[in-house]
Amino acid sequence: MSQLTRRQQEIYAYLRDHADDFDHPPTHDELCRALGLASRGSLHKHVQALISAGLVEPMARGQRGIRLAASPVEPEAGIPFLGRIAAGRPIEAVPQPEYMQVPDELLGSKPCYVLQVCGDSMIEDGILDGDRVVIEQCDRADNGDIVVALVDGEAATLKRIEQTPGQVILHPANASMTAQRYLPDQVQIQGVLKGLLRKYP
Amino acid sequence: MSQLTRRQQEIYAYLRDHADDFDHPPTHDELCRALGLASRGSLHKHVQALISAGLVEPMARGQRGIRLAASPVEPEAGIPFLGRIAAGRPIEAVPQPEYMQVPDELLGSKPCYVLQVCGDSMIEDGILDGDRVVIEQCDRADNGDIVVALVDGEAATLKRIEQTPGQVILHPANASMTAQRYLPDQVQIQGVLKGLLRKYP
DNA sequence: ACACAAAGAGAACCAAGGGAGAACATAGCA
DNA sequence: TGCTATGTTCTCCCTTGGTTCTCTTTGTGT
Repeated sequence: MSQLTRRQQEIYAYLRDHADDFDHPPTHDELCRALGLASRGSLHKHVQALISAGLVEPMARGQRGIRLAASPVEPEAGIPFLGRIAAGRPIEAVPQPEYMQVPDELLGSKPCYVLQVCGDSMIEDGILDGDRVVIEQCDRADNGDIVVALVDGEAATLKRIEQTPGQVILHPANASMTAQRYLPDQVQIQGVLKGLLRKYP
Repeated sequence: MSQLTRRQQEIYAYLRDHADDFDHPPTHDELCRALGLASRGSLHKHVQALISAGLVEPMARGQRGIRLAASPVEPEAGIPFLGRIAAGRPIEAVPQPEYMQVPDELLGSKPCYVLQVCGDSMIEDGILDGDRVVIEQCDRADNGDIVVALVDGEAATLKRIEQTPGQVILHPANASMTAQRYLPDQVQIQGVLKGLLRKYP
């Protein structure tokens, strides 16, 4: 898991320990006063770091107040197995996530989850039907990364990404399929591939 | 590695014994104060010596705080990583096995070990150069299993096996290679493939 | 006495952490 | 429609911490 800086740890500890002192989730201003900060902007930077570490709930549109993430990541619990991903269908979620033990080396610095691959669209990159992939939550990627991308808000797919100013191309690794081109607005990156696990019978 | 000087041993002992006193890894300045030093530069020299002795984690880019090198995973907690296997060469053993954390699901019922694959001979089965494979120790296999086979007592290779009464065929999964045929006596099975781990950068 | 290694002080440099504050965006409200 | 509270983004700046020097002191072996 990513290393929090000292200040970030202090702020998280404060939120955790004083959650009950507030009858509503504290705003940036209130937190600033409590922590002795004079600038909302400074606090905001730290809160963003806590969000990307998965310790604080991301701000929903129009949401007020900073609240802790419902289920802080338990190191001992492992990585959540969320469901299956097939090219072009929404992620098929398992009703209640199981937690898997995954080698640390396969994890990124941000929170991660595991999906099971369904289909052969990445077979030429050695990703087979039934493999489990470790995905690091992330909303941007470098060209050439393999990503979980949500297209038009509903169809999730695992593909190699190529981003140009005008369009986003999702490349399968399967000669019988063709690359898909979209407008940047249509494609939302949900994570990048960090590791792969395969079980042989 | 070179012998530690007396002061270096003292500093290492201090780090080891007081690791729990700090909620963050101590900085050079903090350590200086704790050790009665007035200069970061002096301490830095000692810490560098400890790093090159492998007792302290090397500083990653931008990392802050001095932390002890992670103690290797205890044998009972992981699977030994024994070395690299390339088609047709003996297994290249690492001098001293590291132990890796491997998901239980990838293990068999018998003792297992991990090898790193070297080469593309199984690429069409989705086993790429650099992948790590989990091998269950075993001296026999079913036809179609992928096995670690020792040929003529020296050349180890990872291939799909086909056993007939008169001969043993080792099939690569690479169109540019051909299957190898041997007498049953020439081939000794050293384990069967149970799992695969791949790390993406 | 001399050479040498270990150890420390301190200065200088650079990158990352952290904070201040302005400016902007958006929601809720009078 | 403005006003206020709040979240967001930005730039500027200072501080902190790791690194690299040089110089000095001290202890030890020949």
